[in-house]
Amino acid sequence: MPELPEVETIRRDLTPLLVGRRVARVRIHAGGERLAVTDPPRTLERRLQGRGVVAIGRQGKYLLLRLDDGLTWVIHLRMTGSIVHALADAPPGRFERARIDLDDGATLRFNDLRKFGTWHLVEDAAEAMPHSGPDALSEAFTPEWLLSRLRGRQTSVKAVLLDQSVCAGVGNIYADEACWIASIDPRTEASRVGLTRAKRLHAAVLETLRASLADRGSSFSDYRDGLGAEGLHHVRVHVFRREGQPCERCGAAILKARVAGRGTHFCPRCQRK
DNA sequence: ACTATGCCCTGGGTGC
DNA sequence: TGCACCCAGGGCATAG
Repeated sequence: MPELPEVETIRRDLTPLLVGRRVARVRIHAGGERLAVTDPPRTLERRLQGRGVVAIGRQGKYLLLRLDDGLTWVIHLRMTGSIVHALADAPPGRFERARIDLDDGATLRFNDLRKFGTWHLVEDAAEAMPHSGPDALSEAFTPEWLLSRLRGRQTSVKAVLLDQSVCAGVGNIYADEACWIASIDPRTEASRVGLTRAKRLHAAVLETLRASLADRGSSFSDYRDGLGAEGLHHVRVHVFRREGQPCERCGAAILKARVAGRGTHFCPRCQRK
């Protein structure tokens, strides 16, 4: 599940390998057609051919490839996608859905077991991510902003954290981790969180994202960085997929429940409502 | 306007 | 061993 730290790691890996390079050819394989959102696959391949990559940006979980014709190639990996830089003769993986040949002879392989990943080619990146709010690591994501989005909501704190219009880039792993760091029960009704706890939750979101980024992300299943390697952070999480194991803070067994439609992990003793 | 649910997709795990 | 079933979940559409 590539979330903010994973997508940012990929962005940093690919930037020196891609910026200044040109796309020689793109092939979307049979079975991978759903990737192409803004155009039919053959059209998208043709529109990308010959384009130079000027910069790589990121907004939440979206990767933004700025092209030399002013367009942006917006890539979302969803749950099982990866983009791996590889030699031209490297054999395709079982789940390779598309291949990008670069003008220096290297390639990018787009792998995606579940085929949920998307490519948009747009004038303005916002067209491809109309519901995205401030990136969780941007200056626009403040305790006051978070409080304003918690206030008056009848839903859970977990649901608010997963809302990409609130803090873009946070997904299921880091929502659970942030709640544990802040000692807040993820089932807590959002409107019950005041300024004190909103500040704590805000700091916890930054803390978990930065810690994972320092470890090049978490590889619970399919995540790979821009060179095909796993992240290191999944062994350092506090609660995610640790049900039944003792809480590092109080020793109680970590519980798993369904919150906001997602598997949610928390300590029933020291995370308070 | 807000909230909840189902859909997309496929491999891996579980239970019989 | 084999098979049916369920689960994982980001973002969106739809229903209530």
